[in-house]
Amino acid sequence: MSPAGSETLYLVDGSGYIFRAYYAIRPLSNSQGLPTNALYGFTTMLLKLIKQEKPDHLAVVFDAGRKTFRNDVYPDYKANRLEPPEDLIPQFPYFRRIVEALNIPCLELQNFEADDVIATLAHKLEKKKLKTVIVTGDKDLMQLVNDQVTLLDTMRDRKIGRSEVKERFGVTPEQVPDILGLAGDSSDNIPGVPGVGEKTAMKLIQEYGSIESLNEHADEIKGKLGEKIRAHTEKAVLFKELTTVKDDVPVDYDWDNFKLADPDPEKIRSLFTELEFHSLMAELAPQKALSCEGYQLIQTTAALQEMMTELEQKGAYAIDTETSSLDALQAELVGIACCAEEGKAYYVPVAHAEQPAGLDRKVVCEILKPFLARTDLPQYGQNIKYDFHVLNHHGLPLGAVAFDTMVAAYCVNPGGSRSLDALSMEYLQHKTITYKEVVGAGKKQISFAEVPLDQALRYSGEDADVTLHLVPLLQKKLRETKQKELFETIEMPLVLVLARMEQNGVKIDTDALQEISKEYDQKLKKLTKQILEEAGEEFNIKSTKQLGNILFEKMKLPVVRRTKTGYSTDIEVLQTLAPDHSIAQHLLDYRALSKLKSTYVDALPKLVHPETERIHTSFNQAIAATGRLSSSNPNLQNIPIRTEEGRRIREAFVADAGCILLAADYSQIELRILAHLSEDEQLLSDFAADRDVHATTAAGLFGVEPTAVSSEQRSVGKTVNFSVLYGQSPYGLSAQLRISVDEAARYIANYYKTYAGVSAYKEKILKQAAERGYVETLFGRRRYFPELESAGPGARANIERMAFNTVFQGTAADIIKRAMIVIDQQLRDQRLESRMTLQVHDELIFEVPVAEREALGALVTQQMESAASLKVPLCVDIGWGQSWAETKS
DNA sequence: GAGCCCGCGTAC
DNA sequence: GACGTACGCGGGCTCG
Repeated sequence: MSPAGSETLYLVDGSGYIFRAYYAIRPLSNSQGLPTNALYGFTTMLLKLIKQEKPDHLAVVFDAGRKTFRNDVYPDYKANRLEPPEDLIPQFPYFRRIVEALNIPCLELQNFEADDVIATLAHKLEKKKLKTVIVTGDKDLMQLVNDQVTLLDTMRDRKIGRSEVKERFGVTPEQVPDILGLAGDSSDNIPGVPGVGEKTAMKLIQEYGSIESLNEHADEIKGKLGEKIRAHTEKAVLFKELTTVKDDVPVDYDWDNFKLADPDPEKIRSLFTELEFHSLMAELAPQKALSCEGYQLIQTTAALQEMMTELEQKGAYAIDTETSSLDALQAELVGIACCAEEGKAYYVPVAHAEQPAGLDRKVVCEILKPFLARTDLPQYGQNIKYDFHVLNHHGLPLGAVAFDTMVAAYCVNPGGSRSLDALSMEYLQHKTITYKEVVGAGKKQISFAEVPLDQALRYSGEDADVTLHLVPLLQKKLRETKQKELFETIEMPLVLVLARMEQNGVKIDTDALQEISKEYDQKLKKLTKQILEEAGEEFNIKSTKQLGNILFEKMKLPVVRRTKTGYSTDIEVLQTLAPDHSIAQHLLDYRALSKLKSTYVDALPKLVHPETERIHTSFNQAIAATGRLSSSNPNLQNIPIRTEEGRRIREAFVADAGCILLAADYSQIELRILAHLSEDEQLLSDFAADRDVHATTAAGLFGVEPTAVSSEQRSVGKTVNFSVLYGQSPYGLSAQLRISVDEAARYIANYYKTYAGVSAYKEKILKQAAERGYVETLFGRRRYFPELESAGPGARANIERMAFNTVFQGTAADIIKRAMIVIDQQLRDQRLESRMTLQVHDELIFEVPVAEREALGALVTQQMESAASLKVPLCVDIGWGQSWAETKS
């Protein structure tokens, strides 16, 4: 037995809802640039309906396609309908998914409108004495109203029954099509009878009852009105037919199916995560708390043994270390968490303040060492390179690093976030305990060793647990996004290659840097004095704000350019001012020296590792959106080279005793990739013949013979070549070359004329980017640009530059990564003592024992050149030296 | 005082 | 403002 109220079906006119939602909600979009306002409005409207009306049975009906049987009868039917607004179109595919995620039945029928489906269902239910509430704002449907069927206009919060129809049209619901047929319905492009509006139609139908009967009595009507009616008798009947909804279309229904159920949490999560409907998600699909009840604190060696047995049985485990420092190579191991079964994490304290009496640190390491070194038990981690370093440093090498969730998430989408917290939210809908919550912040912050063991277990166990949960989900996502191969053949193998490079480190001549520092100090003092004298007052030269005031207000120098917040005082501005104002030249000199001093000369010695006496950078594998690596603490990928002073800093990067440095860099790798991908004939043949490409470009630009290109012209050719890879505009190029915008535009046009293949290729890439929402490198790495679709012209050009450039930057990154993996493997296989130490995007640096010099030169060149087989050769230049500077001479 | 943004400048 | 990808310095602002 069902309660009386449950015998009502609410039928929502979905298409009507969509448009009302679109216009009711201001423009919104998610971070990917997908407009979401109509989706948000649609969802909240549905939820509000459910909350307020508490329907027991509910379904949403959509129109299917644009053409229906009515168009066969009357081609102009709804022909006045405009294309939907541009920012509504990309939202269409999601409405159905929302309805499905809410677990509401969704109906549509090809060739029929939603109205017909609604009418048919209402009609069928009527016969079963069941009630229908039609949720719509459309007056057409008023014709369906009867004792069992009412309309609900949620926007105006109005219920419409017989009396309301009478009020509106002065007729019975059944006569509504007669009114609409006569008066017309502009929204459906039905003209009606000319000269007859709603008022007249009401009068006529009240008098004659229907269009048919009106036609029979048409002769009785006088004047113009009578003429018009007589002239349009047939049309009026047709229009009535068009506005009459069909209540006998072939639609099945299953009453029980309409019973309102709870939303599907999985679908809600994945959909609302994508749409970024966070508050709605919290409401509909509350977080799944990962329970820490099954976590176990290891306090005895016996328990430790049991843990290992358990991990072994499960065959793979996630691992997470807790330490005293963010610096992996200096961090002290405090504890280790492992997890091989979801919900069942272990925490092994290693060096806690309240270290369990039964668990001696040394013994723990002895027991764990052979276990962690096993090559048959895959190990998972979040940024596992860090754990690898920490454990290695404590004599605990990891033997089977198999999956890094951070690296996997980076492959899935280099634009997304990759912190464990974020991944946990995204994939598990679980908010993790934050590190801060455990150790505190600011002055109150404690070392992890001070954290009480129960809290350490909860925090660290959770990280291992979350990591384990993530692995299969990320594996699935890698497959779905076709990144599995990239992940398995490039990114995962690279993790430990980078770890070894970091561990190798580079040797620095700190004495030399100290000398330079002293020298710069002197020079800076002198320059400071001069500048302050010229300024006529004391101020902080390093403050752009104060400097701007001095230069442009006190000294009244011409303002060249402004920044968002004030006067620009950058190099270009100062160079512009330098010829006429000595202070500008002094500032240029000051800037150059203080930059070198603060960023390199003084900073580098501070980062020398106390034990190894070398500098160990961090190579970040999951930062750059193009697939490049980045380097930090310190950044060794931006050590100066272009100026003479800068080169002195490279002199301080030296080889260890008995060794020599090898620098191997790809020659023009991005241009060669451009040649390969675009298959531009000119570029292909230039590289095939090993011609100087910048010179040939210059020859094309200036219309001279390649042999007659001057060095200035070649330099312009080089700049233009780079500008093409970066998608530079004539404005940018003109600024860089200090030429007019017109001239720059001519260069660019000239370039694309000469290299027609490049031009065509660029178009192809941008078209693909727009269609697919992403670009791909030669090895399938993706970068998404979903906002390309909806961007305005300015933003669009910006995104297009990123998209185009990503193909080359990313492919070059893929190639050098492949080379690194193979070279690292060979160095180890061949038991060579040479060490790979640095990567600078297109360059690899090795520290080579003198005895291995010949072998290594050949090995590195060979492997780098064969890391990809392109339609043009890959060429590597190598240089040797006692210092990094020397390798370039 | 910590944390963040800005302007700037270094690399490829 | 106008060139893609990074990192990091010093100044200076906000917030507690």
